[in-house]
Amino acid sequence: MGRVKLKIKKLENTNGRQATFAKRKHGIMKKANELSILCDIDIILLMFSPTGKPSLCKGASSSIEEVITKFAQLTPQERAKRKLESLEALKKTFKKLDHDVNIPEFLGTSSQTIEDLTSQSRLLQNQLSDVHKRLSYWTNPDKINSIEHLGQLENSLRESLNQIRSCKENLGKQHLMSLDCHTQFQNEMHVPFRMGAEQQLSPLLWIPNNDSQHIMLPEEQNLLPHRKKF
Amino acid sequence: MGRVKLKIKKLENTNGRQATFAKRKHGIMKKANELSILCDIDIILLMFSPTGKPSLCKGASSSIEEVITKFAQLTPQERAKRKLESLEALKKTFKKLDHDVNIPEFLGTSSQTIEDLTSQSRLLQNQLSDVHKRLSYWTNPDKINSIEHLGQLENSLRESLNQIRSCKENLGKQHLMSLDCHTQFQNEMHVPFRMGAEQQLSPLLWIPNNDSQHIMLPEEQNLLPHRKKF
DNA sequence: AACTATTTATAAGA
DNA sequence: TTCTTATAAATAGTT
Repeated sequence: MGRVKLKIKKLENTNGRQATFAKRKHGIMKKANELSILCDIDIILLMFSPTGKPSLCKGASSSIEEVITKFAQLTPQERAKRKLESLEALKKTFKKLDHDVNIPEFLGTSSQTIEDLTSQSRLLQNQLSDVHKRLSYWTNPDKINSIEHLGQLENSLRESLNQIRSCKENLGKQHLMSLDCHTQFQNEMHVPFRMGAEQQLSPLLWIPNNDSQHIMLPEEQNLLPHRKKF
Repeated sequence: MGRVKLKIKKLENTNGRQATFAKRKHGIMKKANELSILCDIDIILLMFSPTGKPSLCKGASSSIEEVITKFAQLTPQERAKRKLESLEALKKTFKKLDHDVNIPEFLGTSSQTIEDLTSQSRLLQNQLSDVHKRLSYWTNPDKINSIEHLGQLENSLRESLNQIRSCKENLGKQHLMSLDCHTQFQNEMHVPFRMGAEQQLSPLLWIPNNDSQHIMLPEEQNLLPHRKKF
C-alpha cells in the first residue's frame, strides 16, 4: 500500500528505514490492539527499533506477565522446537554484554562437559538467589522473624550508618582541601574512596527493585480505535 | 477494510470471532515479518487464539528468547535511560527479584550445548557480581564516593532501622499475647511477619561473604551435594 | 508532520 | 469451509 509496491527486503537507506519503521510500527501496534479487542485475546508484541529502542504493545484484556508466563509454560515439545534457533542468538546477546564485565578466566575454556557446566549453572543460580535474599533482608527487615536476628541486622545497619558518617566527614574534608590546595596533599592522605569511573553508582542502585507499577505504555492511547489524531 | 467499517469492540458471535481472528492473525503476522525484514529489527509477536491456542511470530533475524533476553538484560543504566516501564513488568514475569531472569528455566534445562551453558554461566556470574556489589554498598558504604549517594543510602539504612524497631515492638507484643491468650487475637492484629519456613534466616546471613564470588571449578562442585530446587 | 496515489487487508457474501 | 470482491485501511513517496 503506497505509491509503489515495496520489495520485502532490508531497506538499505537508513533514513528510509527509520521512516518506514515509524509508520509500520504504528500500523502493527494498532492492529495488535484491534485484534485483542475484537477477538478478546491475549497478545504481546515487542520489538527493537532500528536504533535499538525497545517498544512493547500488549492487548487490552490481560497483563504482559500472564501472556508471557503462559508462553513460558508451553510444553517442552513446543519449546524444544524453537530451542535450536534460540541458542545461537542467545550467545550473541551475551557477547554484547561481555565488555561490561570481567569473566573469570576458567570459563573461557570450552573443555568442560555438559554435566560440569550444568552443575556450575546450578551453583551460580543458588548463589544468586542466596545473595538476592540477603540483599532483601537489608531493605525489608520485616521479613525477618526472630528478635535475635533483627538485633544482629540492626547492629550491622548502625555500623554502616557510622561508616557513612565518617565517609561524609572525609568527603567534606577532602572537598575543603581540594579547594585550598589542589595538588599537594591529596595523594598522601588516606582516601578510602575509589574514584574510577566504573565505581560510579547510579542513584539508588543498591535498592532491590521489586516494585510493582502499573504499566502504561506510551502507545496505548494512540492505538485506541476511535481517536482521530495522533 | 472490508465491506463495512467494523466497530472495534468484542465480536460477540463466536464464529465471527474465530473467522476474524484467523484473517487478522494472518495479516498481523505478515506485517510483523515484513517489518522485521524491511527494517532489520528484532520482533516477536505472540498471541493466544480465542480457543486458547498459542501462536508466535518472530522476526527473521532472531529468536523469542533472544529478544526477551535483550529486554530483560538491559542494564539498570540503560533501563533508566530508556525509562521503559515494561522492562520491570517483564522482570516480574520471570518471578525474580531485580534483573535476575532465570534463563535456564525459561529455556528448559536439557540438551543444551556447551556454548549455551557457557553463556549461561557468564550471565549468572555477571548477575552475581552485580548483586554482590550492591550488597557490599550496604555493608561497606565507604566504597561509595559521592555525598549524594551516601545520603541516599543513609536514608535507606535509617528506613530499615525504623522497620526493625517496629518489627521488634510487634514481635514483643506478639510474644506477650501468645503468653496471655494464644488463640483469640493473633489473626486479627496486624502481623507483618511471614513465618514460612523458607523465610528462616541463618545468623548473619545478610553479611556478604565475599567467598561466594569465587566460582568453584567443576571438580570442586562435584563434592557439593546437588540441590534439587532453585 | 501532512498529503495522496496506490497497494494491501479484510468483512461480508457466494 | 474456502474463495471472491467491494470497500476500508495502511502506507511509499512526496511536500
